[in-house]
Amino acid sequence: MDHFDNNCQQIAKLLLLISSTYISFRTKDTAMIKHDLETIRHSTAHLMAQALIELYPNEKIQLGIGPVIENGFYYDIDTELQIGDEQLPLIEKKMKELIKKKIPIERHEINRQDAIKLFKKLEQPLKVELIEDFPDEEVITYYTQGNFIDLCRGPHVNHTGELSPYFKLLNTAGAYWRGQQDKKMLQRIYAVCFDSKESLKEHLNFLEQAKKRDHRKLGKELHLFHFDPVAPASPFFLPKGAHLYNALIDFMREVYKRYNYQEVITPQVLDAELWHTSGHYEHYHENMYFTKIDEREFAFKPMNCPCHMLMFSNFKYSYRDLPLRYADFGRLHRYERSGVVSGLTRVRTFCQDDAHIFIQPEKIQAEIEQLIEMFFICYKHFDFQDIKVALSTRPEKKVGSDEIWDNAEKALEKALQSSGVDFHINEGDGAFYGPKIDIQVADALKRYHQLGTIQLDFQLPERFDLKYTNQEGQSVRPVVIHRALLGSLERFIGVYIEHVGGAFPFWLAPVQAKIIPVKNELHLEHAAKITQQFSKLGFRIQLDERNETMGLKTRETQKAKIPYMIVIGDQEIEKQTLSLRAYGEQKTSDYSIEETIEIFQKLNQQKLPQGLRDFS
RNA sequence: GCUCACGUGGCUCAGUGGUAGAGCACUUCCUUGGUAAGGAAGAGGUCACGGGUUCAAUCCCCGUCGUGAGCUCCA
Repeated sequence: MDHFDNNCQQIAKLLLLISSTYISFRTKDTAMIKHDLETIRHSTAHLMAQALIELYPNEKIQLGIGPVIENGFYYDIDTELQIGDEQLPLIEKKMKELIKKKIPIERHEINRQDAIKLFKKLEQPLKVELIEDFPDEEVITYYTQGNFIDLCRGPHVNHTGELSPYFKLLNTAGAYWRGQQDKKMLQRIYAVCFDSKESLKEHLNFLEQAKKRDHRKLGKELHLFHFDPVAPASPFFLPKGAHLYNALIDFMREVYKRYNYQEVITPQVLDAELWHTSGHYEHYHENMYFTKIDEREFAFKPMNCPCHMLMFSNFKYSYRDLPLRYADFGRLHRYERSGVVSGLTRVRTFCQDDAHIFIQPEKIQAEIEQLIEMFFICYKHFDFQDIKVALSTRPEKKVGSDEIWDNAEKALEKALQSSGVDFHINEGDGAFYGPKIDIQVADALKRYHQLGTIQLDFQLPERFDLKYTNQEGQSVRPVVIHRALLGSLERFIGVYIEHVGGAFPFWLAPVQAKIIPVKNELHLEHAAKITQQFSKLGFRIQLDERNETMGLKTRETQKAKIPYMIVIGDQEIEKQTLSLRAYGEQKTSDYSIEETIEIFQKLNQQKLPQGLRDFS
């Protein structure tokens, strides 16, 4: 211990020397300008730990790790004390007090053995565990601020007065120690931290906006879907939600026509034997629903692939038939563990815009190029402008020869390059059965969501012994490409609701326009005629014939985010016009009925992206 | 699955150890209205479910189910 004390003093002296020669530049508002945000966040994590210990001196608080994350930091701690949302303001207050005290933060170096002794003495077993994993000769650094000591690599600010008061403790949650399921669950406190009042405000505002757009909230408000405990994590689509669902399928069908896909329909419940053949029984058993009937074990399909493999193996195909593209909107069931399900984004029953492409190995690149084109056209159509592409290559555990993988990875990479898209490579992140391309899109709040995926598969063709006859008359194995563009319709609907904030474009909106007569007894008859005229043209139009005020009807139409509101009164009847007000706008415009039809028809044409309308 | 929180009329949410309240929605009546809430009356709840403690539980305790924030998982 004396060796350690000695060491400590020397470092303290040295630090004093350094800090006294350090000229700090301060502006009036920002005390922390000389440090980068990451350092500030990191030091603020320590500050939070110090605040906790000072706030609850009689509690045993064992510190885990407190790293910097996007927008802030967290700290994992182990304590009997239950830290809930009520405690967060108290901790914040304590932290701000400590900032005002300008407590010096000092760096110390120490050898591993002494570090273990020190943190044992401090009764910080989690820290001891961390140090014990360091190599023997490693020089350990720790920091002191007042009576608080924390193991840390640094760097940190010089004293707590340099820290930003623009932080907020957000919430608490459980987290496994060292991220391992078999280890103890610690309490984690999440916080955001910025270097200016404006940035913090902006971020909190962002969180509020995100909350407003939450698809679960909008889904209820706009009568799109609901959930019921009788079917956990399984959405019930109400008429308006079902419209979106079907409209997306219609959309994909139009896309498929232009890219030579053929739609198939396959069974829902299939003999367990099939899932043994496919390998799902061994590897995916935990996530499958089973049922027994006539002493035979069946499973609900969690994926369509095995069905398509059967379909392929039922015929003898020539290379001339390839690529063969089977699309399937079959309903899938996956038993997701209770803690992982959420809204529409992770559910237990869903539908993918799924397709499997059976292809000659040498044709992979061309097919991928076409897929990339199709994906980009479609994502942009839904106004996802920011698209991230990742190529995931072979993992350690894999099937198939290195030669196959080399060719496949090269084909994917070449296809991405020739398509001119930016992409990054996730080394070793591919599925064991083949490399894949994952596509993420940013929504209106710049949050990224994974939608589509393109996966090569060398495994299933093997397991199902798929063959086609090549030009030389030999029987050879095709490669299978799994691909989904929207991903699951449920998830896509969830993401898209948040992207557009529930205000769908005209072509997709469940109700495209609402007709409001000014005075029912004078105008209802005419309004009903107009409604019928538009309905007969296929527009989704609703007549509001309730005896309510215009104010109320206007308010409800706006709240329902219906693209157009059409008011009909004396003036309109006399001039044979319609008063149109677009969603989100204050002003109204008068159009003749014919002009309105033209406007609506034009808007409906946006159903298909330009790139596909002109497709030859 | 794990940790924590939550579950009160269709929706959003108050509330209390002595079996419940508001606003919106709903029904009826009045109002005949020109672009974000006209007025009145009425109906509607085993306070998620099952146990326990108590003279008495919607409230306290335990369990189950569901939901949320995370963690872990994601062929």
